[in-house]
Amino acid sequence: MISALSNQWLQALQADGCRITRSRKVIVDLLLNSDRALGPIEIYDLARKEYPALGLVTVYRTLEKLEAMGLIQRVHLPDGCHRYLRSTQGHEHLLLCTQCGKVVTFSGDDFSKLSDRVSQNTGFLIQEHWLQLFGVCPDCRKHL
Amino acid sequence: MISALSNQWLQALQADGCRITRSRKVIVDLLLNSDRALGPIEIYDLARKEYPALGLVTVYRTLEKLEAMGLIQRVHLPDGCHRYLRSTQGHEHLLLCTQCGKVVTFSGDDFSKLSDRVSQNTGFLIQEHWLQLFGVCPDCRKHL
DNA sequence: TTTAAAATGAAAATCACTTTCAATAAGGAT
DNA sequence: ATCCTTATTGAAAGTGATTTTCATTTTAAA
Ligand SMILES: [Mn+2]
Ligand SMILES: [Mn+2]
Ligand SMILES: [Zn+2]
Ligand SMILES: [Zn+2]
Repeated sequence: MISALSNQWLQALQADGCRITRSRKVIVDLLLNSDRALGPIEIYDLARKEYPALGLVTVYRTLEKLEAMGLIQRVHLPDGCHRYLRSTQGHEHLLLCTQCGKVVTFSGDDFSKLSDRVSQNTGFLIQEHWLQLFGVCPDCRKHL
Repeated sequence: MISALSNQWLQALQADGCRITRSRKVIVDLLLNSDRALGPIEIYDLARKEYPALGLVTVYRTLEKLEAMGLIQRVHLPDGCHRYLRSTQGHEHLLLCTQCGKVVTFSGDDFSKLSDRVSQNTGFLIQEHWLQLFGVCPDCRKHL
C-alpha cells in the first residue's frame, strides 16, 4: 500500500540525494501506516513479510536517514527507547496507550508560567521540555 | 563518606533480605552523593577508586535491586537511557542541565485541565505523565 | 564458631547495533 | 534502450553493553 504521503517521503529522500529502493519503500510504508512506535527489529520482521530479502542493516540505515531528515522521531518508552514514529507537526506531544502502544498526539500545553517559576527558583536557563502522557486507548478500555 | 541516608538505604536493603556488603556501600554512597544521573560503567569506574576489587556485574545487580526497591529511578536522556538517580519524592519532576548533567527537581506542575481536555478529545483514560525540563544550570551559564 | 544462604567476580554468552566490503541496483547521461 | 557512475545492499565480522553461569567467598544468624 503506497499512499500519497509515502510518495512524498520517497521524493523527499530523492531530493536529498538518495535513491528510491524497494527496501526504503517497504520501510517508509510501514512507518507511515503504523499507529504505534516501531523498533528496528519489529520493522525488520514486519517488512520481511512484504520483502523477505531485506537486511536488518538496511533498516538501521533507513531509520537513521529518516530521522536525520526529520520525517520520523525517536520515542522513549518504559520498555524500550529506540522506537520510531512519524514526526509530530509543530508543538505536539504524545499520548500513548500502555496496553497496545497506540499513539495519538495532542497540543495546547502551556509551560510558560511553570517554566518562569522554575527558572526563578533554580537559576537554570530553561531550553526545552519533554512531555508524554500515558493511558488506555478507547479500544483497550473496552477489554479492560 | 557514609551519610545518614546511606545507612537508611543499607538498612532498607537488609530489611529486604539483602546483606550489607562493601560493594553495596560504595555504590549506594555514590548514588546518594551525586547531583547528576550516573550510568553503570560510570558508577563502576568511580566506585573502583574507592574499592578496586568491585566487579561490573555487581554494579548491574545492585542497580537492579535499588530500582526494584524504588530507591533509585532510571533517567532518560537524549544520549543514553540507562542513567540512575535517587528517586524523586512524591510528585516531582526533573530539570537537567544539558551541559554538565546536573539535576534538580521541581514540582507544582498541574496537568488536571490539560489531562481532562485531552481525555475528552481522545477517549483515552489518562494514567500518568512524563515531564522533564532541560536547560543550563547556573554554573554552566557563567561559562556560556 | 559453625553453617546455610546470599553475594561475588571471572569468564562465557547474548544482544543490539555498527563497520567493512564485494556485489548489485538506481537513475542520469547518451 | 544502453552505459556508467555512484548509492545501496546484505553477509559477515566486529564492537560494546548487559546477562548468565558457576565455583568461591562473605555475611549474618544460630
Ligand atoms: Mn509542549
Ligand atoms: Mn529513553
Ligand atoms: Zn490501546
Ligand atoms: Zn550545568
